Amino acid sequence: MERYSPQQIEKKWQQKWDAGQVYRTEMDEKRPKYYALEMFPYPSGNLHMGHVRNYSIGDVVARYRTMAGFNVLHPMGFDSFGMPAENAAIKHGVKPGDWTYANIDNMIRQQKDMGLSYDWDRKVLTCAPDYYKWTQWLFELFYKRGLAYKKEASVNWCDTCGTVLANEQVIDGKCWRCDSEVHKKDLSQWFLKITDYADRLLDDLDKLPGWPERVKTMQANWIGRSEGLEFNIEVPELGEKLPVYTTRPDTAYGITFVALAAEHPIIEKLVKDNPRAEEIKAFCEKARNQSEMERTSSESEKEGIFTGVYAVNPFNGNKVELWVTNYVLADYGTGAVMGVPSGDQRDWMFAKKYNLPIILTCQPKGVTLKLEDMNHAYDDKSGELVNSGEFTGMEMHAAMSAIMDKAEKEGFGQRKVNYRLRDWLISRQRYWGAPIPVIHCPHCGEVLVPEEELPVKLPENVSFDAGAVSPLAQCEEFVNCKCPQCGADARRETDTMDTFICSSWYFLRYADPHNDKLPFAKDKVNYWAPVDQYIGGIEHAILHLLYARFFVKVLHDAHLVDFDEPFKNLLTQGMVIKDGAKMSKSLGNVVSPEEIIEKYGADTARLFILFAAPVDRDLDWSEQGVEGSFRFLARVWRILDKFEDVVKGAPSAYDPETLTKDEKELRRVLHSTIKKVTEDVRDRFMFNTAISSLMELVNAFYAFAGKEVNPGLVRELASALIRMLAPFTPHIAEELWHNLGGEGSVHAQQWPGYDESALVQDEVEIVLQVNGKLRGRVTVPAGLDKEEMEKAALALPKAQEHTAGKEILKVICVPGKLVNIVVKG
RNA sequence: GCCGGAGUGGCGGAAUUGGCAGACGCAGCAGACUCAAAAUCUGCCGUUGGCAACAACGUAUCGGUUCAAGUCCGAUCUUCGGCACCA
Repeated sequence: MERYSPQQIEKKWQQKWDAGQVYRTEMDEKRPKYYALEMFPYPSGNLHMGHVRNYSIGDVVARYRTMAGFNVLHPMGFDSFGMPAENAAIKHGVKPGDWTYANIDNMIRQQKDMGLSYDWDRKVLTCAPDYYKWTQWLFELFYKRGLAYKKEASVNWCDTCGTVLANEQVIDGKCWRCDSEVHKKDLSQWFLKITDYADRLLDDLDKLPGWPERVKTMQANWIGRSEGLEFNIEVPELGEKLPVYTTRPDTAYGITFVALAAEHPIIEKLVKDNPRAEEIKAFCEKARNQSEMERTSSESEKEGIFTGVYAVNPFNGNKVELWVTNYVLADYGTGAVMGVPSGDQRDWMFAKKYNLPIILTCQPKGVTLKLEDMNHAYDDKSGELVNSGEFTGMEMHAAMSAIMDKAEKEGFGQRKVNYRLRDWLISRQRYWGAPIPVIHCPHCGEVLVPEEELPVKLPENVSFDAGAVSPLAQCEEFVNCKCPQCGADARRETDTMDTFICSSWYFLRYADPHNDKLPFAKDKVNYWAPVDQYIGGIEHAILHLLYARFFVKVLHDAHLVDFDEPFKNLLTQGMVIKDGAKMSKSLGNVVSPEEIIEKYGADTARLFILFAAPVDRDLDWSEQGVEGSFRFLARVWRILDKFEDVVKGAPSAYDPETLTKDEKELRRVLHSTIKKVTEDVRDRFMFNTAISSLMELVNAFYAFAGKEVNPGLVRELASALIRMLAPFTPHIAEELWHNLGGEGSVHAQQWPGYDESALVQDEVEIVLQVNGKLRGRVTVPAGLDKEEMEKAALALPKAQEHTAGKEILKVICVPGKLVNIVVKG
């Protein structure tokens, strides 16, 4: 053999695998299925190291499962609608589609260079008409089920992107994509009713033991369920009942004012015949114009204006002032809040600023609080009630439910659950997305495009030089159409769908990617899905992963799929960083996968990225570390080269009983390595330690270099080593497999099993401790009982030395591990 | 503020159920090979003291439980991420 030269072997095998369609997958009811999936990329044009890491992990999982006997689905596609294609069109005058498809071609080439085991026949492109046809079909399904609606709302608008955004896409008041400030705009927009599924999306997180805790916590926080009481406060002057929501009904006797959001509809009524009307209107105007950042920061100053109108606390009949404020949110709860300064810090600050009265309703048990000594609200969730009528003296939790009972019994309130989660705004005023399949008819109103007319295709000749208006809205031949119901001249909806819709169901399409009758056939989707192992970045913890769960639940309810969670197990990989920072063009610390593969080969790139850190932690890129990984592969190559003739001439079986002591030990290392690698890959996703134990095995093998070894053992070792390397470094494994006379592809081989009896050691080293401190070691026959162990340990000179003249209190024996002598004095 | 991670040599990291802290790799040092270098192979490699045997110390800090703690408990600090005027 020549020396290890990846450039010569990798291309060769990639072509053979491609030609032999090695990774084609078909349904097979006889074998257990396994669906391994990496989050599909946006076709930016080039793979970055984050992709390389993602796909390397996924490829190990898929290849390991294949070897372990599963029928594995391992597909790849592209999330290929979205802004960058349109920006390229505006900037360089290329068509978004041309730009996108060219990028996809390049990225597929790079993915093939990595030697990934995808079934390319199942490739899914969300921008292809035969895909977005079904995205539109699913929109219509949602619409028919009452889960898609258009409404006028105050929405998030990004000027730079020229479109609205979902709440999930606003990060710290800024656009998730371009980082520019987001502001509110009143527009008529399409929403999906994800709030209908809030409870199930929250509760079913418990059905996902295979998800990282932090992702589940993030989703739970985002959904933000809270339980409380909604009750009516009378406003006698207006003859109105004003509903308010609280999670602290136990403090209801401490209401000293009522606060309204500046957008609250009752304000219109309030300002009629109100001497302060102009002032109030001006205040509301000012509050509404505050940026999202200012309004939602807990630091910003709480301001308000008294309306001159009073409200009545239904619990005790107290007459309290009604204020308009800048700190009550219009779209949470009822947009009106009871003000209890003694029990809520915000209300406290507000009351102090405007000199509103404060009534104490709760204090710690056995303590008497005095308002004049307090400098903040008492908002601990424990204590006893005071000044609370019939509830005075009651423990607060008991009081909470008693007070809610009272409100329900007397009919002015009821228990209520509220969510932080809002409906999903899916309209985008952009061109490069799936058109929303709706026609607006002057007579019939909103009409769905008939199913047989789908897809509503994107027109080709549109202009992108426009300002704020969507390119689709300017395309007359797209906009003008006939009403499918009455035939009248009508206008087509020009909004496209959020690309997160396209990615909310792509993993189901892989099960049946060429279906032209349905998004997917039921038997196929139920055979392959749900995804057994999903792998991707933590940045999708809320966005994509929440939306996809929502979609699957709706599809479940529509009887299109039998399962109601899309991803059984989730693995969130860490970032690839360099010099302590995320790789970015502006920092100039980007390492190009293409260059690394060219220089060291794909196997080295994959091995390093899997070895350098546990999968869920950030990984520091190190060129020297890459060198080390390359060295390891070259080392494997050389040792197998040395033993090539031995392996080829070896019998297929041998009797382990005939091995020498050293050979037996080598066999034990081999089998314990198989056990360790199997468990690390299958159960723990600890690829770094799996690889380190393969390195140890190779080190142990090197101790026999140049020596006479049982050929059967060498053959066993070489075969298992190559098969264990196959998921990590598929090319070198395939080459070595063939060099040593292996039949067929190494990737079609069975994963090596281990022999429990080979793991048993004749002798074990046990540790001697005195008072827990390590004092010596002794090698003893395996399987000694406690007394024998104790005897062997006590006989050691070290034991004598450290216990001399001291009283032995007791001796602890851990079989096969250690003896601890406890002494006094 | 609330919620969730993380903190171990010069560096990346290991220690899976409370049982030898630092596996494996990188960097470093030394030896072999070589005219020489590279490559390769072999050995050393937490800190302090000691020629050494060895001893003391050591997993962010302080305290606790235990024969035994990186691991469990309590408090604190640092750091990363999420949510945050959600009533």
